[in-house]
Amino acid sequence: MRMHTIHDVARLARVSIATVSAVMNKKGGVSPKLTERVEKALAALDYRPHRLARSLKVRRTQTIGIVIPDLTNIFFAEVVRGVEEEARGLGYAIILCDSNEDRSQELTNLDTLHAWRVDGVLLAAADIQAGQDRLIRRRFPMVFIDRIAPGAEGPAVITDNFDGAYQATRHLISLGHKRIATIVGRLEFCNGLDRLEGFRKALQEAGLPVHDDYLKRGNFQFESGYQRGLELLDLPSPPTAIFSCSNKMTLGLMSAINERGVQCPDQVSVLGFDDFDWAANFRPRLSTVAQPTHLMGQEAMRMLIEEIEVFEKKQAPREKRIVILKPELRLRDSTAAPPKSPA
Amino acid sequence: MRMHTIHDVARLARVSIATVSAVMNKKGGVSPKLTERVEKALAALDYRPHRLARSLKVRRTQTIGIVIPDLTNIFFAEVVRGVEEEARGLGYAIILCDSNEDRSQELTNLDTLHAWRVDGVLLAAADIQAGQDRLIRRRFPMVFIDRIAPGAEGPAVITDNFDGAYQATRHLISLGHKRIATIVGRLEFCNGLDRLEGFRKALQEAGLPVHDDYLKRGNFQFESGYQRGLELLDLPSPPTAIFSCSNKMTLGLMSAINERGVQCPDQVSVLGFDDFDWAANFRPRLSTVAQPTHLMGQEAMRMLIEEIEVFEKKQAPREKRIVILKPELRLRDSTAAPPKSPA
DNA sequence: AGCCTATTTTGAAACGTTTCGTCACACTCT
DNA sequence: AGAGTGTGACGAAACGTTTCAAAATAGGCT
Repeated sequence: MRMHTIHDVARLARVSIATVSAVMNKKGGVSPKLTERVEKALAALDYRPHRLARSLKVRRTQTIGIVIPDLTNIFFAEVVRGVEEEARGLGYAIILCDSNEDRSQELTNLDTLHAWRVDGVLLAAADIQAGQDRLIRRRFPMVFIDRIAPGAEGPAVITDNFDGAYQATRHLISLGHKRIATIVGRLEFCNGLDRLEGFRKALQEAGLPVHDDYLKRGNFQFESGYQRGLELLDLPSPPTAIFSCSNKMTLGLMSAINERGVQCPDQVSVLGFDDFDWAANFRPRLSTVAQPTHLMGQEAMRMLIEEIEVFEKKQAPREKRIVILKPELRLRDSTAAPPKSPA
Repeated sequence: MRMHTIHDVARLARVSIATVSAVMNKKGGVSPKLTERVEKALAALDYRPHRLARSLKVRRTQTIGIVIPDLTNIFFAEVVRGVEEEARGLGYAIILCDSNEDRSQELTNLDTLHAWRVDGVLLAAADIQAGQDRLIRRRFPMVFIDRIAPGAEGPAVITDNFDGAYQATRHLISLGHKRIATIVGRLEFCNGLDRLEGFRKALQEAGLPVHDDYLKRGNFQFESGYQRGLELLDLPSPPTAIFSCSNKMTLGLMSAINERGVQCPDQVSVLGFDDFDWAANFRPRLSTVAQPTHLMGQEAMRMLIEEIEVFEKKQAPREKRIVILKPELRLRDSTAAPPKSPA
């Protein structure tokens, strides 16, 4: 059961392989007579060109790689959806890798992608330094998604994390909360840091202190939300509102709240970064800062295509290489005015 | 900035490319002296072999494709995780495609995968017939995941859907429910059909009638869970328990329940197929039938490897080509005894 | 020393495409 | 009739590997 090659087609159509190639790629300059013969042969053999061979020759795979830290995080899944959709339209295939929030797996993935000579890669970094180094040294077209190192200048598409956190916190303040806590994410990334800064800014503007006990450091994962949440609730003077910086931490926090039997939003308001299906359909329906995930994927893909073209033509890189998307505050039932008497 | 090839390495080490190839692939039969020279050169150039070229020659890509109907469904995301993990261990890369529950996209994806000459594919079908035809005709190593056509014999790994539904329904019955409804999924798949059959069996054994009004047909998606849920709740004599056949439909159902202001589990119990993070952390904490997603991915990958080997050696296919995984009932707060007085 | 064998090393031919330069052919024009 | 000019078809050389058969070297024996 050998697979058919272009030679088989050529033989059947009684032409040269060059001719077959020409009609397949619609190069023109082939007489109608031969064109028809070739097309018949193509169909008769149900011939599919061998992309490996083609790519080897043309030095282009029409494939991009994307590596994300956690496929089971709906945020990234939605981003990937956006990427896929855009890629399909542009005729690109995508290879998806999950780095599992692990530096060495991320590196391995990047190497694999490189070995396959993908045309470019989209990276939501698990370890900011690693990817940066690896790709920049190899001069690979790439764009960062969601997470970049603070102050990094590389091509990237991210959310306006500062603004999202700022809006969220202001809303909490406007509800009358004075004791507002936050569980922040990994601060080595801009999304962790900017969210903290937005939170701080809002508090300062309102003349509210940023109490050390109310500033808990997590790592974006469920467990840290749960633990830090417990700590917060067990404080002698617990906060009346908590701003959680990622969907998984929010979930952990809710779990802690349930466990301690405190009522949300009656005793404590919760506002989380990242929106998701489930957030809107359980009690309490969660208030969130929604990131435009789908759009982020699309924008990133478009940007990567540009990067690839710049790279191939060896042009100078463009100017504006970072796009910042606006998040949206979605208010539901987990935020309310603070309880009258101190809890 | 050209990339280095094996020729560059050979030149630098003053050996032939055959020798370089031999040391890279640890073929043996290369003197220590040359081995060292080659290794130095390899390192000096930071050389990475070109997998396209290699694969073209050896007729093996060490890559498998996986196409799933919906990446944003946590169920599939978890399965993919399992696949990835197993694949990594076995030295396989994976290309992930999302068919978006769409027949033509599924076909396109399958074609792309074929064009890349992946060694095999894992398919969670959006359209059972399409994938079946395409792959079987092309004689491609493949294993189905989660969804197969009823009565299909191809290699596959699935959950024991009948048993899961049976256990779930029996539990509802044991709580004292008499008016039990179900929202089923797409019946052209075994997982849709078997769940219905399990439900039926449990009811029949208990001598309970299967009322037509209580048997709603959905399509696994959110919207159908929501609509059918509304219909159920608006019945003159609504059910006191509902068995929902997929996570997204369960979510839709909960949304309908919230909208109608009925209390769960006080007025209506809910038990859903598929478990997920969120299910355990909102109120009411959902009772579910959990599928072993991770394991499913791992098993599928292992099975595919076997299929690939069988295929390459042109052996006769093995006997037992379908593995059935046991689901697990996870009882939480959304199931309780029926209300005393008819709602 | 000469011959035979065992071990390293290498040249060259694939793998299945694309593409470039050349060739053959049919026209048109002087 | 012969030269010039397109146009359509093709042969062959890549792309970067692996691999096989053949060449080169080293070693052991009479």
